[in-house]
Amino acid sequence: MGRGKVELKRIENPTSRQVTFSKRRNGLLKKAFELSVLCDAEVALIILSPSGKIYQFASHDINRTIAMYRNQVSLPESNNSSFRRPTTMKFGSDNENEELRRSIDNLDRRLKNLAGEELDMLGMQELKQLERQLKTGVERIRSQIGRVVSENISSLKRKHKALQEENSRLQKRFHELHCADHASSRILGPNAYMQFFPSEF
Amino acid sequence: MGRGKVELKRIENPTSRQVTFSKRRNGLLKKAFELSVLCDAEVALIILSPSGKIYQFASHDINRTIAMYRNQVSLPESNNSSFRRPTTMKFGSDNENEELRRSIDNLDRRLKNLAGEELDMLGMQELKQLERQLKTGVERIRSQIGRVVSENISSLKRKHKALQEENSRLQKRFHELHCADHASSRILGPNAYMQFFPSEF
DNA sequence: ATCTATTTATAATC
DNA sequence: TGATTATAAATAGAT
Repeated sequence: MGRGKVELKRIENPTSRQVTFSKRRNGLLKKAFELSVLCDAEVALIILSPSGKIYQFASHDINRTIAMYRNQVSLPESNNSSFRRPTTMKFGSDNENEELRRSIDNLDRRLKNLAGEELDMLGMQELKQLERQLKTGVERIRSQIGRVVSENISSLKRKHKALQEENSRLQKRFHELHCADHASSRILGPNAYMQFFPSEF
Repeated sequence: MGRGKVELKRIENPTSRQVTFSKRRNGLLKKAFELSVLCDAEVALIILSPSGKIYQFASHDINRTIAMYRNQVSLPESNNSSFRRPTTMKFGSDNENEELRRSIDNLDRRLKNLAGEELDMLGMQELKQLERQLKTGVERIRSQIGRVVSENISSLKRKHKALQEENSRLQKRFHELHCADHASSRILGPNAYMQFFPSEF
C-alpha cells in the first residue's frame, strides 16, 4: 500500500525497516482496537520491537484473554494468585506488607474498573460515575495533546523567527561588504539568501 | 474502507457484525504476520469472537512472547503484573516492601494519568495510548450500562408477567366464587382488579 | 463467496 | 521524526 508493492520479506535497510515498523505497528494497534469495538470481540496484541520495546493493546484484561486462550488450547500454565504468598508469610513487618497489598488491590480494582473490567458488581450509580470520570480523563488528555501540539508549533515559530533574524543580519552584512567593495561586480543579489527561508508559515 | 465510512461503535446488526468480524479478523491476522516478517518483530495476537471461538497468530512461541511481555512491563498495565513477584528479587522482605511501594506509586501514577492528571512528562505516543485505553474503557462501561438496563427491563417484564398471571388467577377465582354464590349481588366487577395492573408496558 | 466503489493504510519522497 | 502524495490494500455494501 503505497508508492510501490512490497515483497513479503524482512526489509534489509535498517532505517526503512524501523520506519515501516513504526507505521505498521500503529496501523495494527488501531485495527485491533477497531475490531474489538466494531465486532465486540476480545483482542489481545503484543508487539516486541527488535530493539526490545513493548507495544500492546488489549480490549479487555490481557491476562484474562491469555487465560482464555490457554484454557481453550488446554495448555494450563501461569497461575495468577498474585497476592497471598503463604510461603514467606510471617509476622511483624508483614502486617505492613499486608496493608500495602490491600492498597494495591484497591488501586488495581479501580484501574480495572476504569479499563471497563470487573464491572459486574457495580450499580448503575457507580457505572455512570465511572463513565463521567473516563470522559473527563479523555477530555483532559485531548487538551494535553492539543497543548503539546501547540507548544511544538510555538517552538517552531520561535525557531523560524530566529532564522529570519539571522537571515536579516546576513543580508545586512552582505550589503555592507558589497558596498565596501565598490569595484566588484554583482554576482548574487541579496535575495539569493532568501530562498532558504521561505516566508510562508 | 468500503462503500461507506463506518462509525467506531459496535455494529448492532448481528449479521453484518459477524461478516465484518470475519473480514477484519483475517485482515488483522494478515497484517500481524506481515509486520513480523517485514520488520523482524515478535508479534502475538489473540482474538476471541463473541461466540467464544479463538483465533491466534504468533510469530514466535506465543508463551515466550507473553513471558517477555510480562517480564518487561515496568510501567504496568492495569494488571496484577504490578504485584507479581519479580524474578530478579533476591532479598527478603525489606526489598519486598520497597517493591510494593514502587508498585503502589506506579498504580497511582497510572490512575492519575487515566484521570488526565500529571500528563506533563508524557510524550505524544503515550498520550495517544492513554486516549485509546480510555476510549476502550468508556466503550466497555457503556455496554455494561446497556446490559444492566436491559437486565432490569427483563426483570421488570418477568415480574409484570407474574403479576398478570396472578391477576388472571384472581379473576378466575372471582368468577368461580361469583358463579357459585348465585344469590349475592354484584359489588365489584372483574375489572376492578385490573386497574392495578395496567396492560401498557 | 464474489464483486466493486470507496476508504484506509502506507511506501516513497522530501 | 513529520508532512505529503501516489498507490496498494482492505473492506462496506450489494449481489
